[in-house]
Amino acid sequence: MSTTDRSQQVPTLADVARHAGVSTATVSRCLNSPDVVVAPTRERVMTAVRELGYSPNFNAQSLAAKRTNTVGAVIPTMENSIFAQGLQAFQEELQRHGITLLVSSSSYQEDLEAEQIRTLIARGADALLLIGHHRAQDVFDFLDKRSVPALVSWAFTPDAERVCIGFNNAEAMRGLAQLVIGKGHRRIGFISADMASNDRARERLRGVKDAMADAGIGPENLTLVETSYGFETGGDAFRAIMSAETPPTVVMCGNDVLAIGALRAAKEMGLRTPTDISITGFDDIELAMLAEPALTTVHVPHSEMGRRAARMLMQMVQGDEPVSSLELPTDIMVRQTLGPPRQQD
Amino acid sequence: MSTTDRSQQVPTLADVARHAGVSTATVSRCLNSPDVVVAPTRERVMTAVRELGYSPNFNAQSLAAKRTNTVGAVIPTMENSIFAQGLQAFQEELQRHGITLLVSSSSYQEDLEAEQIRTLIARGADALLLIGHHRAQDVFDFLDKRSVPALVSWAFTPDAERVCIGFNNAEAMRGLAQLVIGKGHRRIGFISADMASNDRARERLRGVKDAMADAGIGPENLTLVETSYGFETGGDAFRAIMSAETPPTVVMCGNDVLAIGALRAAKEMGLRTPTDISITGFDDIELAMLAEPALTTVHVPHSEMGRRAARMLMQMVQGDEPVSSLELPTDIMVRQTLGPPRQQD
DNA sequence: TGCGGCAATGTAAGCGTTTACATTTCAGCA
DNA sequence: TGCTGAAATGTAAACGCTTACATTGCCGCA
Repeated sequence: MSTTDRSQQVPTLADVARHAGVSTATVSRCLNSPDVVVAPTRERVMTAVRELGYSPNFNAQSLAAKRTNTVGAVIPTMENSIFAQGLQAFQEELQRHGITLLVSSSSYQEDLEAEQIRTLIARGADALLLIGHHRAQDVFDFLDKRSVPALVSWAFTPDAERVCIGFNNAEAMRGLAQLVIGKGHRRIGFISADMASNDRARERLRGVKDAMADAGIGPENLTLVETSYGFETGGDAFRAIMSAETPPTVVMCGNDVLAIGALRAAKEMGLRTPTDISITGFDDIELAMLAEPALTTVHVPHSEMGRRAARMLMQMVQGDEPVSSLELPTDIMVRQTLGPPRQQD
Repeated sequence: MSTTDRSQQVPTLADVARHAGVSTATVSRCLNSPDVVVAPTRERVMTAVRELGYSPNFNAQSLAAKRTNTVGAVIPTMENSIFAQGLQAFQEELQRHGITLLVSSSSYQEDLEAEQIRTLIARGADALLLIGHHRAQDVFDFLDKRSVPALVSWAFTPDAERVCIGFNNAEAMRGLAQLVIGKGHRRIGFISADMASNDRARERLRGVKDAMADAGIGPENLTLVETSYGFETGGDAFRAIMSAETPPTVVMCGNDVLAIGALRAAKEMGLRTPTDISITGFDDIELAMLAEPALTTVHVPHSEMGRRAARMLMQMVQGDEPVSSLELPTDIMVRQTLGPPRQQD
């Protein structure tokens, strides 16, 4: 370490400038647009940077440049591998471009989400990644007023007002339901996650209903249970559905966690899957493949979605050209929990 | 949706001051130490704040006040529910105190981690949450030089230089190994995660070795395979271990993911667990209980750890009194994958 | 030789806060 | 009534950067 009492101080741009015998502007330029500075100067500056162990102060940078190189994400929960995986890819892609990610989780609570969005904006997030469409209008108004680009993810809806990225939850589930119906099932149980503030859950249910309608199966053949997220709750819901006088021959679930819970409950009830009862999921979490029997479900490209979302958001911040929504394909993973109904009705 | 219009300016402190007919200093005081401003003035100011929808610019605040109300965390990966769950609790606790969390993940790469630590510091993190002890010395030096408090988590080592929170990985695994040995096992296989830059993995292995030594079992009875994190790799490692001429009667794994992989491989090989082979894990991820048979493993209090870590870190930032390391207890979850060895040697 | 023009660098004005320090006000007291 | 000093508020200097604009120096061409 060099001289004087400032040895404990964090070096600033001015220190580097002094050290290299140039102005602060030149140092700044070396760091931000190196090509505009002639080579010898640049080298002198970079040496000084190295010698002092300088690294720029982000807050000052953001304040001066009026952009923060920060994007925020509000996700329902980190505990859930569904979001974690996508978020990981999202973060990696951002990082590759020198952008940091601010994360908060709303625990699936709408008002908490609104609050966190505001916090993120106050912190200067250049843009926001949001999960799903459902959100109070004034939150969107706020974003517009501040002209902060926001990308709705994990959901693609063809006619959405907001630019979004994801898959068509309704269509994906509809595809699976068609397969289910194709196997001969006519009485269908459906375990859904809470739908109140969750448009993805609503859409998935709609997919099933659509498929049933297409096949001419009346809505009275659908047994619906709505429950909160979890293995336990999925199991409970399954038991509730199966306790009916004429239980369905298949139980479709709004997500894999519920489905695994159902699968487990089935086993405990002595029902063989898929001989006695068919069960399906949605998301294709790692566990789906590992379950026994392996779960038939809808595969969602989480990492791909995270990566793409990052790129779209960066484009939106750039603001050069309008960014349009992107639909990602889903696949039906045919595994072992879906079979024909036990006996013919 | 990328309108960069200036008509929608974000209100600043000065705007509020003008609106309320006071100086910026008074507004600032109203917001930060209300008691020093006389009531009528304060009310006038607060009204103005509300009317304009003012919220302070975080970057300016940090720059001026030299503190950011931000802490950073660098975790190996978000995809892994082990960290996700702890991180969730960590974030919730911080949020409760008005502190935001900056997350990045290093993908288990040491140099990437170092880089991210630097970035977080540049962003002005008041403190850092780190996972595990292993880290290049110059990273710690850097932190010290900047006098940024850092808390090592997910690992408690009695004589550690750094303040840390977590459990004693070696002791926990040793306890499990004692149980294993108590069942009569003498030939032990161990599947470890990469140990090069992972002190937790190294400690866990040490726990097994210690227990063996205590029981007078020579190290030649330990078959060790080191592999990267994943179900697949766990399965492969298991196959490798079991292909030996005299395979072990139990395979202990450094974490649950490896263990589940092993369990699956065992099934594929036609080995019954625990009749033909015993398998154990570490972490007690949700999947451990769901596996079939349910995995015997070490339970770690993730959420508790996250919450406590947040509190400790805030104390460290405060700097009033020295903070001392905290050891959290672990439990052995006795489930169904551990039994006595198949037959006597 | 002189001059236009361009490339390289410097100067200094912000960015939106916080906070020492200065100023004003006013109650209390001799 | 005039002082004193504490309480309330104002003034303005940081904080560490970016960037518009000014300056300098140099090359090439007529």
